[in-house]
Amino acid sequence: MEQELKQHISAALNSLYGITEATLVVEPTRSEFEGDFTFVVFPYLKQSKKGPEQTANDIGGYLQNHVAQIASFNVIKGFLNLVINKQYWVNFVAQHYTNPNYGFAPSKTKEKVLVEYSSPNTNKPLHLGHVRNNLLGFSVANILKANGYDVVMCNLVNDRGIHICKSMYAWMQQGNGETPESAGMKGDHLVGKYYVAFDKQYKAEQQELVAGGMSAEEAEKKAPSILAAQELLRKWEAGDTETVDVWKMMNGWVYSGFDVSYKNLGVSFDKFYYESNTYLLGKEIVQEGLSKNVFFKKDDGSVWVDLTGDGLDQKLLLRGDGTSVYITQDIGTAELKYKDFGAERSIYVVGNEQDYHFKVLQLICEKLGKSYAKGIYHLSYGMVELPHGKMKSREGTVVDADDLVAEMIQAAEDTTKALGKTDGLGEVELNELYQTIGLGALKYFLLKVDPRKKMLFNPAESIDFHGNTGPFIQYTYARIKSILRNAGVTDFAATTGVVPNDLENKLIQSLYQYPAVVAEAGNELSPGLIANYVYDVAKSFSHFYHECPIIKEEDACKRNLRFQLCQMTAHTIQSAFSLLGIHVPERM
RNA sequence: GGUUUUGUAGCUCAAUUGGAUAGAGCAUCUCACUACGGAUGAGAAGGUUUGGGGUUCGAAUCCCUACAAGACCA
Repeated sequence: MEQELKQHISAALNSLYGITEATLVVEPTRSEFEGDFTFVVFPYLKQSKKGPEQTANDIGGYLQNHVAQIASFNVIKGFLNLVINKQYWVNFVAQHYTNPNYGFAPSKTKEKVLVEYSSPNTNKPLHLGHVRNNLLGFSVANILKANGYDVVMCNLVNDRGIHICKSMYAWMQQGNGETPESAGMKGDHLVGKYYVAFDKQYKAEQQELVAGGMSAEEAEKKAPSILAAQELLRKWEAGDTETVDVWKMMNGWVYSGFDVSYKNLGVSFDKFYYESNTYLLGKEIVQEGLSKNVFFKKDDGSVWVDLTGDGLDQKLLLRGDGTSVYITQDIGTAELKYKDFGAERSIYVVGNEQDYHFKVLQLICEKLGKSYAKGIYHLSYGMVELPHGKMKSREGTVVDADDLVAEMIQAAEDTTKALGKTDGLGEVELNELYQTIGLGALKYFLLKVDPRKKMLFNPAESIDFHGNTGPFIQYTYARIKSILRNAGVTDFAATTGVVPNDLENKLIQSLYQYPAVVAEAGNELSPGLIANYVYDVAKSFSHFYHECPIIKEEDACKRNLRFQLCQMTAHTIQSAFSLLGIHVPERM
């Protein structure tokens, strides 16, 4: 409808004032005014040579004469509010209320997009920050799919480096052969335990050395355990069998732990990459760049790229001893991904602490003449903060992902039991329901915030189930399903001659926005837009539902319109929530 | 120190990308139904959009500046 209106407004401007303007803005009318769409005429006053009211009235008059769907218009200052024929909206609902793909773009382009997310280190379990990352990545991938893209979800596991060697060293020293089975612990938590143990010992050694007269800086470098971990890393790079075996075993524990966490969160991947497989390729590419003089070598043998011309500084690519750094691996991974999938666009869901890193990565790929360089996009999200600031493992303020999910599910169970509306559901169904609600609350809470912004999570206050929350929207869905069950009718197609009332109209307007919101969320890569939108739909429905009888409505055609609205609202909630990775319950 | 991001009600977040009287939820205080599901709805109160300048018909949004917080780079 907006497109048609724009064409006619464009014609009106041309016909009335001789204006040729390509980019018009038509927006939904704000709810406190009468009308469906609003056109702002202020920008055209100079050319129309008339006041705002007069100009708006001229255009409104023209439109009313030329566009059949326009029932009337009103003008407030420079705002032209257009009222669309009610029949148009009734037809709109009738056309779409059974359409399962309403809101989604057809898979037109076959344009491939890679979404890399999660990308954990293998030395400790997932925490709240990873949860935001995982939910964001999964949701963005779904939103892109809904916009017709061919999406590949991948996970780059940082499985090599000093961090895992720290856990390995501590386990070799103190572990006595402990395994996840013998400890009765998830593998990722067990490895995390040794990472903490390493840090504790390392700190103690440093203190001792400092007490013995060494400087803090030197102690940090010379403590026995850090030297041992570095030795392990060298052995690993050299392919030492014993070291590699421990590495494989401990990473294996971590992966089986991650699998459970991912399953609990409901996220998945099409392809895993491992840095242990890509860092060598990265080194090769750096050599290649060196031979092309894109990079340069310093006297100590280290390889650098000069980015001073791009407003950055010089950046290390390979150390003097030939070992790789973070960016070396990322260069390799980017190349490998492109070889595997040939996607021109690659989205990295990574925290905003890496902004600088990704600028550098993109510039390097450009300088190497890689075609995929311009398609590298860092979806930079803000940190999740606790009331006392950032999470710090040393201070024990890390919110563990598995614990968090379990607590949410428990809270959902407690609340559900207190309300006592689930008679007749079996144990399996109940457990599924608690999971649906608990995860719904958590996911909605984390996804409704604009990804770019940092956000605050207060464990003490926990996550609410009232108001602007996942469970409120799930509740709206469950109510609708209940109504449709109770109604017992399957055919409610006939809505001839019905004129929607204000509340119905508002709900219809809200539903009408869905395709535009999906498209915008795809452009902006922002699940938050979907979340805030679907809350608006649920609120419009609740308002409508509170005032308008549905099953009890006596006029069959009016009743049918309301059934259609129920159906379409339920579907839209279910659809929008699926983009957020949230399930909806039939009862709750 | 350099670069960069952010700053909106007591708290957590919005604001259709420069549009109308800056909106929601939580918390506080009222009110509504023997119900098609109260995990609800209606209302009150709460704002100099960090401060100060500028740009224009119009600014939370763009520019400058000060302050504050975070991140990254030595």
